Amino acid sequence: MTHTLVEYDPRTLQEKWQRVWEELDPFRAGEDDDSRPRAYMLDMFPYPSGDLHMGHGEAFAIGDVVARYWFQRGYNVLHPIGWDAFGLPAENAAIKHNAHPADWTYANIDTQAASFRRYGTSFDWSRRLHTSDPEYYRWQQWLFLRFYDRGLAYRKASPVNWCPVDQTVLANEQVIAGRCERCDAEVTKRRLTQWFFKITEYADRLLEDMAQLERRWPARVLTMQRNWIGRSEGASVEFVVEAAAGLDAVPVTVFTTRPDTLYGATFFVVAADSPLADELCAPEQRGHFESYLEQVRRLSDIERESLEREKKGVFLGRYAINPVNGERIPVWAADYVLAEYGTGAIMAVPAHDQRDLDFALRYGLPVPVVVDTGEGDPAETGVATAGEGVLVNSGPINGLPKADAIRRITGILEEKGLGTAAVNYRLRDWLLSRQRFWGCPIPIVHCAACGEVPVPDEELPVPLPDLRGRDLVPKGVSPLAAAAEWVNVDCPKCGGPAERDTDTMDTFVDSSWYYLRYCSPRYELGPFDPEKLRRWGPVDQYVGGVEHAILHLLYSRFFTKVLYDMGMVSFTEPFSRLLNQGQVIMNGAAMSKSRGNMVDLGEQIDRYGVDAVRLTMVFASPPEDDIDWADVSPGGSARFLSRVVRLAAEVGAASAPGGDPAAGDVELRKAAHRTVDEVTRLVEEFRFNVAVARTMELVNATRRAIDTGPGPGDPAVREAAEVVAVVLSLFAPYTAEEAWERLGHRPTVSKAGWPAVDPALLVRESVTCVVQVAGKVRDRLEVSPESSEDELRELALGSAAVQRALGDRQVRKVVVVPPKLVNIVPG
RNA sequence: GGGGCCGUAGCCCAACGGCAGAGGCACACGGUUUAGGUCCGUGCCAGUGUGAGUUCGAGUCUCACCGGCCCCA
Repeated sequence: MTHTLVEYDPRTLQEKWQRVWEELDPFRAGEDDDSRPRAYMLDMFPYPSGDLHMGHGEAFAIGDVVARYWFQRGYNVLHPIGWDAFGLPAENAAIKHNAHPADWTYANIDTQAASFRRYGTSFDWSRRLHTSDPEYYRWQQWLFLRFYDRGLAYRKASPVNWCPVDQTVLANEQVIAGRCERCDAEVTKRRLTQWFFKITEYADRLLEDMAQLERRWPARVLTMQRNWIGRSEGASVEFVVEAAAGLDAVPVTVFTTRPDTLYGATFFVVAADSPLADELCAPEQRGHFESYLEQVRRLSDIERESLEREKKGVFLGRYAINPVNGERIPVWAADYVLAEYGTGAIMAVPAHDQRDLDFALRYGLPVPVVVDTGEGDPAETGVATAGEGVLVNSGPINGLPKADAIRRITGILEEKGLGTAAVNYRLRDWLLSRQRFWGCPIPIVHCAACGEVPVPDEELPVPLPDLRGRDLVPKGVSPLAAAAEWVNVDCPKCGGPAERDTDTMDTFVDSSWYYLRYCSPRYELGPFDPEKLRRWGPVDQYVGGVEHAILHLLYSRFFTKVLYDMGMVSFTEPFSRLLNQGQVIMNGAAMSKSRGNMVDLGEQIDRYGVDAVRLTMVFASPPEDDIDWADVSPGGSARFLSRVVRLAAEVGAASAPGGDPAAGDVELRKAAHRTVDEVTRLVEEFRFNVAVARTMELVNATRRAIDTGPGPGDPAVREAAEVVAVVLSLFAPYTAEEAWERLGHRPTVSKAGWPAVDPALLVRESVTCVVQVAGKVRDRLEVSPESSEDELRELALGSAAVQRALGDRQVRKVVVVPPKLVNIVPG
């Protein structure tokens, strides 16, 4: 046999075809004169932490299938790559090795870029960008200033998570059970003046525009975003805290979703760490309050909001007046109300809110019922009743059901000027300052005379100073503050002495607009060329992990809307479609060094070859499911690919391109055309695992045709082999290229074009009709696909097997589904 | 506590409400081969987590329960 003549050596193939692809550069996006329809495929760009890992392997294999399919379908495809290159790990590495964060970052980027090239991803390398390049962050600073101009970037004092060991603020996600995720120190709260983006101003549009994404984004991502934004309707109500012992009366507005329960408010709670608590505290309670506050600062928000934890608080020695009935209710400071949520103060209605009830029972506060829901008394059961019911003990709204009561009481509050209908959001403004070095500097100068002064556009970028090693050790303020030469500047406005803002931006800012920059990555007149963006935007297909379901995707949507309002982009949603791939796990658990179950992508590639690894990634399961690497078989994929090359070699040796397939074996032709038809649909539905299975079937059928059918020289065999090569170019580009060459074609198979389907070859001349009696299969008939209902009924009733099964029973009903099925229902 | 997703052979996964099996892994056997971690072929195994319901017909639709995962509390 000839098969021993073909050695499948992935390493040789990879080296051979990488050189050819470098030469041909087949995936460069077309220029302005390109008349093909355009398509924009984007993978979430990687963070350069060492080399690519298994997760990258899966995500980029999936994205590449989509991009390569579009190439084959004749689209002008934009499929760029870049790096999310700022971030803390580089800074830590720089401190450890007494180096510059850029050293570590760009070395890793080079490593990953080389790995991507080996992985055969169909990128347009000419558009590569790194967010840490001054050419990139220059325009980020420019965008920041436009946000600033519009009042969407502002500074305010706010309590933030503070790690006393690392001496820096932490994002909420970096606080695990009250401890720093990196050094395990207990995280405290600190009040700092920080920069924010006013994303809350866009809360409603972020919600409303999700209508555009329905059925195009995974439903769970949309749900998560809705929950995160957390819109709730209710009322703002003004309570007045009475004057006391040398302290003035203070009006305090609270938000409530249940204004109908106002008559049931028996105490008033302010967040312990809010300035309001400090302001309200009566002198005689000061000592208790301060020691309590110290405890509260140790808790994370997640712990504070938890229902399970016992709620604690301290009386502030003041009373608030309930505006609807004039009752005096005590004011407490507590930890279960968050300073940043709403106004940081609530009216507590213990009978109808579980958290308020827990608190009331702990401190012996009254629990009057104002909504009769027919359930037990919360004061006795310990269970708050939040459901539907009729109002009681509530003056003018007595007897009304909940919804009517809410409307009525809101109207009364508005008439009397005590409150108003209001909407509240769980979403908070985006805290973007970081006391870190390796990020985009905030282009603001602080002048004693002029205050905040934006750096003039023509002076951008504000570059990072050259700090390295020990300069970067955390000291409680941004490392930039120690760079005196950099910090001290003349005020752009008055020319007097001034200082640069020393914080850098959250790296989520970097990733909020990179997809726009790809359209014109070298543009020097703005963040992007509006003409190019009009041509390419928005992203047609975005691929990445579900871990970015909220933050990155929400921030990017926010940026797009702001830029839309500025007239800079013409669309309001950046990513028309989203696919979340699953994770690659090992033995049922996420890979981690501590578990010792890491699988290295490079090692897998060394052992099985790029194509076998890529094929395994897409064949293992539907893209959104996790892949347990212990369950799959890259070795099996490699064997399949070697069979493909051998098949192509045999066919290439027996015939040359350009024959007439119509002269070939018709059964194989039908199989090939059916395969293309099905694979087309499957790829468009992201059902890559099934598409690969169909391709395997065709390979098997072609093998049989060679060995026991019309032989390798048959034109249908060639046609099938060519279909296999083109289809496989989506999944296993090296093998496909080699097969294409062995079939006698010039490179590159990636531009061969998607095979056309001949509809005549999809028609079957006979189909199997299943005949059931009472739902059980009793006979099978070979019939024409055009058989009529009557014909099939006659045929079925005439079947000997059917008659046997029927016995002497009468036929009550015959269900016919032409041409596949007849079900005879006996009486 | 609320919401959502998922349970099909030893394993990963297919199956417009219509014959439960496409593909692969593993295993066994036969053939090819000097050899086999090659190739070709054959075989093997579940009645779809459990229990009801709708239907001529349910893996698929409905409800409850069990188990697992995710999000929000």
